[in-house]
Amino acid sequence: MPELPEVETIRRDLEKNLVTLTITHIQVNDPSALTGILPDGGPRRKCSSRQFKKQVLGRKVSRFLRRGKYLILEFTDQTALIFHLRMTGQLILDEKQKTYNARITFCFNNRQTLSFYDQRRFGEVWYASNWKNEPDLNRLGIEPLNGSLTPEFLKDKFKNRTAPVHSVLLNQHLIAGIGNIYAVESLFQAGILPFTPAGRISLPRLERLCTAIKAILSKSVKHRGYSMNTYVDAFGRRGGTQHFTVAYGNEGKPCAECGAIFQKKKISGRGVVYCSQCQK
DNA sequence: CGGGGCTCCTGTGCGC
DNA sequence: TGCGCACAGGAGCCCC
Repeated sequence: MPELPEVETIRRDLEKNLVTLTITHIQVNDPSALTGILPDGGPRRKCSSRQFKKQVLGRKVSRFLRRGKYLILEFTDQTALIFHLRMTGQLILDEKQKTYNARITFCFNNRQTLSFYDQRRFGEVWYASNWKNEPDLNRLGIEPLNGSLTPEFLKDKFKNRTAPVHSVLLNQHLIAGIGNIYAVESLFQAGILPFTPAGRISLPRLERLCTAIKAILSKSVKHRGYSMNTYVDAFGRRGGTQHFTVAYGNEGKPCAECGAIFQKKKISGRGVVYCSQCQK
């Protein structure tokens, strides 16, 4: 579900509502959502409900941050909860009307609740004693909206890569936060065929790609995210991005630019929509 | 190392 | 109506 604009929308909603509050109770309905880090920094493994509660109860929220598609709920002692929503995760305040159970619900000292719903159960949350040292976060590439995304950066990172540019845009270790929807839209807007080997794209075309990525992500943040399927914001409301995307989800329909029919093909297992007239 | 396939899950929509 | 399969916003892991 959530890519950068969706996660950023949730972050903003939660920051406005939960900063300064203290976690007073935690209901764990699905312990498989809980992961943790081994003391030696080894790979994350499952964490027990008992240990998770012991680590988190009583802590006071200082900030909400986002890095790529990760959401960081920072406490006043610099420890943190780190969420990844994967495909269908939702974080919703004071939700009482869901048709399926929350995996985890956090209760705060003003009686507000934050529930983690996740139909496909790919999402996860873990406690970090120092989030700035989290390997998963430190491995991430640049933030596309903070000024570091430039044509020269792409030229350097794409150098010698033979994989389709669509796959490379999804690599979170290069640019953090782009998912299938925004990769499809950016490549359409930039006029680049998604199959093009990343290393063979000229600098002027990378410039168009940069501009497109930034424009689309910013516009989507402004419209509070893409809500075709399960995505909703922290209040359970749908976003509006789906009303202006022009390629994603439009396979079989005519391209508004040239009238050709949008095609759809698999690239590394992902469904990629493109216009064979507008994208070269 | 880079790239592609498989895997973790559940729900929906389609063709037969 | 029912069944089986393909597919859905992600990303770590494994093998070549």
